[in-house]
Order: sequence, then C-alpha cells, then structure tokens
Amino acid sequence: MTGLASSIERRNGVSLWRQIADRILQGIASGDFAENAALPPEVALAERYGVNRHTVRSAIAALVQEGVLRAEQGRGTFVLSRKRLSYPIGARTRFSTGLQGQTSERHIALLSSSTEPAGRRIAEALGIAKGAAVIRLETRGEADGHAVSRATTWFDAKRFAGIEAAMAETGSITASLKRFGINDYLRHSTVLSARHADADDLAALDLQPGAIVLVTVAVNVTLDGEPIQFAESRFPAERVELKLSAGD
Amino acid sequence: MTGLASSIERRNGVSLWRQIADRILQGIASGDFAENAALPPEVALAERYGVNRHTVRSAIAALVQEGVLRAEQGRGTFVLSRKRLSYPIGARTRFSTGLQGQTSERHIALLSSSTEPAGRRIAEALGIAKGAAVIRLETRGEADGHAVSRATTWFDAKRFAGIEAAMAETGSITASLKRFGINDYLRHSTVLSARHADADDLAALDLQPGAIVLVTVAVNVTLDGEPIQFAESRFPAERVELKLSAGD
DNA sequence: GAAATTTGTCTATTGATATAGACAACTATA
DNA sequence: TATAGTTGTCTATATCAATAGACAAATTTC
Repeated sequence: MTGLASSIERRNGVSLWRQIADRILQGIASGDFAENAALPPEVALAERYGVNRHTVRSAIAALVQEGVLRAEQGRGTFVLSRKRLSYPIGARTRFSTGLQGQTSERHIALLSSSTEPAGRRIAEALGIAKGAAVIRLETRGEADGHAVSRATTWFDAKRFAGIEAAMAETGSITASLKRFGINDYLRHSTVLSARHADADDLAALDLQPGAIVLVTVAVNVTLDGEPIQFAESRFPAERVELKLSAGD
Repeated sequence: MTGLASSIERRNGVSLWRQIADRILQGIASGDFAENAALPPEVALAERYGVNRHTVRSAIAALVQEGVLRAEQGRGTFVLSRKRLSYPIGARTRFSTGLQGQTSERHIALLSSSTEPAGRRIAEALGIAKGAAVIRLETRGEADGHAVSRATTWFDAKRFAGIEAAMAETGSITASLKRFGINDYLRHSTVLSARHADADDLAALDLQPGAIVLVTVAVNVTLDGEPIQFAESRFPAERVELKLSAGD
C-alpha cells in the first residue's frame, strides 16, 4: 500500500490491463490518486506503466464498469468516492457491530441452506463425528446495499436444528444463536489466506473476474469453549481490509 | 479452502491456466490432493475443470517450474511436499519464534536500507513530525532457505540511529531493538489486505508473476505505548497462511 | 511381450491481448 | 473563436491463450 516503485510483468497469466486496474485500485487506496479528483490522463498513465494507451483504456473500462471510476469525454477520468471498508477481526467479531459507524445499514442475507454429512475438517472443528449431519448456510454480508462478504458456515444439525429459518428471519448470526440459548460467543481461531475469487464469489460479491478475495476460516465457541460454528468467509480485497486490534 | 464447487471464468484478464494452477494449489492446501501422491491424470483434470488438456498442461508446467509439482513421463504428476507455513499473528508476533517447530532455520535478511523524510502515514503512525528523518529497511524473511516474507519497515531515525547495522548483524528485529534498550514490544494494530505481487515482491519472494500476496500493515509499540516501528509485510499467499490465535 | 495408461511433442485454428497510428468528439481556456 | 487537452472510435498487425487432434515416449500392468 505504500507507493513503492514496481513495474508491470508480462506473460504471467494475468493480463496487463488487469494488473494496471489493480495498480490503480491500490493507488486510490494508498492516496496516490485522490478521491473525487481526476486521474492522470490516459497517455500519462500509459507512459507511467510502460504500456500502450489502449491497454490503459482497457483497465479504466473495467474499473468504470466496476463503479470505481467515471470517464467523461473531453474532461477526464474521475475517482468515485467508495472507501474501503475496514472490517475488524478479533475474539468478539460480529458482522453488524463491526461495521458500525462506517455504514448506515447492514445485514446478512441467506442465499441457501442444506444439510450434509460433515467432512473431516468440519467434524474436527465442531467436535462431532465425521459424517454426522451438519447444516450448511451460504450467506452474503451486505452494507448499504453493497455486498461486502460471502460466507459458508456449518452448524451441528442436531444442536441447531432450524437455524436456517432463524437466519432467514433475523439476518443475524448473533440473533439466531440466541434462539438456541447462546447469548455470547467468542472467535476461537482464525486462519487467513487469499486467492482469486471463484465463479460463485464473483457473482455473489458483484466482482469483476480475476478479483482477489481475502479468506478467513474461523471457529466460534461458547464461553465454555464448546465449538458451535465453523465458517469460511470471503471478502473482496479491493473493497475490504481486515483490521486486527490489540487486546481483542 | 473447503472444496466448494466452483468453476472457471473466461475472458477475465486472468488466463485459464493460471486460474487452474491456483485451484491446484488450493487443492493441495485443502487436502484434496495429497502430498507426495500422484495428481489425477491430465485428461481427468481437464474434464474436472472443463478445459482442454493443453490448458491443464500449461498450469502444471507453471507449478513444476515453481517447484510444487514434479511430472514424470509415463508415471504421472506428483505433489512435492512443501507445506504452507502457518504464520501466527497477534499482539506478540515475532518472526523467529512464530515459526518455531515448523522450520529448523529462520532469519531476516537485510536487503537494503535508507534514510528518508517521513510521509504523512508513517509520521502519524510513529508519532513524529511529517518530513522528519526515518530509517527504511527492506528485508526478506527466510525459513529453511525459502523466502517466506518481504517487508518494508520504518523507524524514527533520531531514536534508532544505526539500527540497520544491528539488523544486518543479528538478522532479527527483536535482537536489534534490544540494543536500543527495548526488551519487549507489542503489536498495536494490524491491517490486512491482499493484492497481486509487484515486480519487487516477485523477485524477492521467488514467485511466478501473477501470484497473490497477503499484506499486513502493522505498528509496534513499547509496553508504554510509544510507537517504535511501522511495517508493511508481504507474504506469498500460496505458501503462507496467517493464523490469529484467541487471546493473543 | 503386449496392452493400457500417462506424460511429451507437434501442427493447426480461433479468439483474446497488446501495440501502433490516425482521427473524431467533447471540454476548458486563452 | 481558436487552440490545447482529453476521451472515444476505428483500422491494422503481432503475439499470447485456448482448443483440437494425432502420435511419440515412457511406465506399469496383465
């Protein structure tokens, strides 16, 4: 994020226009390109990145379609104000309260739910037998009408029968767990990684293909240490950053 | 990470062979493809991902060059054992101790150092005046001879004059800070993001172009809360995951 | 030894990516 | 109004990416 000099790589599997679109996004995030101001003209950008003007235009076209830039013939190309959400992550992470102050409206939409046998990883995380029934929820986190996260969560089907209905109704994990007598819970562990978004995430998060997602894999436990939830969440790296606070 | 069904996207700016290489890496990390065992044959992979066999071959060729796979004519393609390092991150994150047990040898190599005026962000983080002199260190974290991180760190030049020499000698931030009377420090805040690796990171981390890096921006403080270090670290997403432990 | 399986190499074709140049359309400013 | 600066459109060309098919080379299995 710190405007270090770096150039563009060719024949990598990643097209130049996408690399340049990434760089422009970084530039906006790092303050190199101010919001609500004009981007340098296309010829200047082309020279700066060492590519043809048409290649820069492809990158800009992608970002215009993505809603990050607005191009006006004769005037210039402008940076729309769309701040990166800062998503706090720690022992007491909650979707809704975490984004307080940054957005006016947020909730979790239930995309689908199913019951399936637990795989090895999920069984271990939840402390149940491999093959035991688990409920799988596919959800999307929304803030001010924008998709900011996409998650897959698993619950022990025996312990949390019907939680999908509670989720659909309340739009909140915390509220749904209350119906099962859980008034508080902690994040036990979180593992972080990153990858290219797959087709499912692209559609659900309204991303351009090739976008990067931050991935968190987390286990939530009760205050007694009983595991209740296993979740994999994906965040669009271009719109969200994760913030760890000390002592959390 | 959780073997969810997902397909490949076309005309995205990211070539199919790179997307498939990413998927194979994920498959190895998630256990879909066992280490030291044979990958499914090329025709099977082509069918699974819905692409031509030659496209799969391009992906495999990239991973072979990257040292992840080994192809043997007539026998098959094998997964070399190269586990993803799990890098713990929390209030007491230390490079060396964090990787204890996962690697036998680790240290930080000093690539270069310079003195420069502090920018706005760095000045704010370190609590000094904008434009005041700061020492910038470019370092590479190495474990068992493999590059696992690439960092840029800034120190107040007045307070830590000569720290570059200490770093070059000791290969450790913790040891270097001890020479300045700092026996303990905490990670005050960490912000996480992800992006495509730039040319500098590609070279320093020995990555294939197009690779993704996890980025952490952190401020370290003394036990009194005095900020001492501002750092941006990059981790290759294909080789490292970040692990947050509760109560850290 | 023969057959089946698997990776390696070659040719050919199509569409996407990137470069190059020229000019039109629009805006702001002298 | 004229001029300079900027985005938009068009044509052309070369290279990369992806598909398709055929066959060679090496290994394992029967």
